[in-house]
Order: sequence, then structure tokens, then C-alpha cells
Amino acid sequence: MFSKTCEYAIRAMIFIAQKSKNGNKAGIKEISKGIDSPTHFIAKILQDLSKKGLVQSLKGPKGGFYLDKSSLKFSLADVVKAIDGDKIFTGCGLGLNQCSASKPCPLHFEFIIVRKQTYAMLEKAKLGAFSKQLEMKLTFLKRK
Amino acid sequence: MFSKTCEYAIRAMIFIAQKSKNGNKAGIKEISKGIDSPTHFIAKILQDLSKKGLVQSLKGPKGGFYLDKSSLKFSLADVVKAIDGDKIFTGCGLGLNQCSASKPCPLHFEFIIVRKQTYAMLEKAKLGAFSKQLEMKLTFLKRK
DNA sequence: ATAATAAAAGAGTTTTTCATCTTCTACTTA
DNA sequence: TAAGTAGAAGATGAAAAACTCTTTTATTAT
Repeated sequence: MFSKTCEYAIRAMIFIAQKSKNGNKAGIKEISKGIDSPTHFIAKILQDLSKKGLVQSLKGPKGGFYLDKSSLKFSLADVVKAIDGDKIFTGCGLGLNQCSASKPCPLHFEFIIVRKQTYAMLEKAKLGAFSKQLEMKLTFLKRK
Repeated sequence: MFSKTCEYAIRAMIFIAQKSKNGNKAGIKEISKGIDSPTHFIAKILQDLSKKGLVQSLKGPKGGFYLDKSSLKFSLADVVKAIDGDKIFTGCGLGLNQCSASKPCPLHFEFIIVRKQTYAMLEKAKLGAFSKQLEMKLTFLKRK
């Protein structure tokens, strides 16, 4: 569904969101450990998201990544769009460039329904909304 | 959503289905032209699907790929499963191996809904069901 | 100021996916 | 049964994605 890069991004952002809610910043090592991802790889991804304004960062001791109040309102749909683009939401499911309502591929209208639902689900999922579940250990972010 | 291999496979199978409905076989060149895909690549994919019993083939002059009566009943879900596996239908959307109902990732239950719908859509789409649309040119399979 | 810390940036490697090319084998038809 | 056609199989090449390593730059605390 998503690229691996995007999976890491989502998990990292949820992780950072939780730390931010408690007023803390998360260092890159802490993040990569917390979501069980390659350290340097997730660093790259976060740098990208930082440039795009989805996450904030501060260098130096006591530095790290964090989400300010307005960033906590971003949704997973925003993260996905920033990393994988919106092809998954709007592109043709069969990879046909010319596919459109007036010249539809065999599954065009069926795909639209599924995608709308996918988008709605991700749009509804705000970054700030997961901390309670995480703190109660009702959910998790590590691979193994 | 799907791998490119899988996109080609779906389009090729729909193409072959249409030919088969008229009692014809489709040669590999005809197929690759009909769906605008790399000839040798789609050959590989069809060999794979042939081994798995989703498509039939005959060598020699007047040979080619075709779908027998029971194969025409296969759905796009079967094709996707054969090529990309069922990770897209059952795997965790965030790539977490241990994710399950009892140990769910933050989006586990939301993903299940979307996936069920995706699966239902593809399961409903039988290979033999597209020929009418194709003949009336209400839909198409080529990239450009 | 300086040392320590942590992110930013760039280059480089590995793996996977996508795609091509060539040779071989099976089948059909004349 | 010979010639030609068409799929099967294996080796190879190119591009993209995933992942690693090293150096630089910014910040804070002492």
C-alpha cells in the first residue's frame, strides 16, 4: 500500500507526536529505537518532512524532533502525501496515465470508491490523536 | 497500490479474456501491443500465471494464451494474489509483522475496513466480465 | 570561548523491481 | 516429417528503492 519509507514516516511521526504532547523532543536514536527502523534512513526521511514543514527540529544538546501545536493537527494523509505523493489517492489503479471519468479503465469507478474511503480514513487520523492509546499500551509502533 | 508487474498482469488477463470469449488465442506480441507493455516482460509474467494455472497456453502456429471456461471465472483478486501475494489484503498497513487484533497497530481496525472493501471489489471483478465494455470501447487497457 | 551534542547534507552501497536479449523446446500445419 | 511459429527458460542489464557511512553545521551548557 505505502512505500517502506512512508511506513517509517508514519510511525516516526506518531512517535514524535506522543513525545511532543508531553513537551519533550525526540532524538533520532530514540526515534529509530522506538519504531525499530534504520537510524540513518529515518533521519533522512525526517529531514525531508522537516523541510516540508510537517515536523520541527532543533540542533544541539536537548535538541531533537518535535511537533508544534499546529503540526499536531496534521493527519496521516498529509504525511503520506508528503512522502509518496497523491498517486495513491488519485492515480489509476492499473497504472494507465490517460485514465479518467470520460476515458475510464475497467476498474476506474470502483477504484474511486475505495480510494475515497482510504483518504477519509487517513485524513481523520490526526497525529495528535494516538498518544492515549500508546500510553495505555493499547497499540504499538515496533516491527517485532 | 499494486506492483507494476501486477498492473500488467491484470491488463493482460482482461485482454486475453476478451479474445477467449470470441474463441481466439492471443499471441504474446498481440498482447503486449494491446496493453502497451514490454513484450518480454509480460511474457515472463504470463509464464508465471500459466504455471499457477490461471491462464492456459498452446505453443506453435495458431498457438498463444487463452482462458478456458473455468479460468474465465477467476477474479482480479485471484490475479493479484498470484502476483503480489495477499499482503495487500491481510498485511499490516504500517508494515508491522506482529500487528493483529490482540496487538493492533494504531490503524489496525481502520485498515481492515478499507481492505475488506478492496478485496470485495476485486473479487467481484471476474475476468470474463469486461468484454462487453471493451467491445463497445467504453473502456481501455493501453497506457497512452 | 569551548566542548559536547544532535540534526543536516552529501556521497556511496546494497537490494529489489523492472525490463531486455538470447537460446531452447514444444507444437501445428502443410 | 520438415519448416515455421510461438511459448519457456536463463542470463543479463538498467533503474528505483532501501539502507549506510562520513563530514559539516548549528545549538546549548559549562
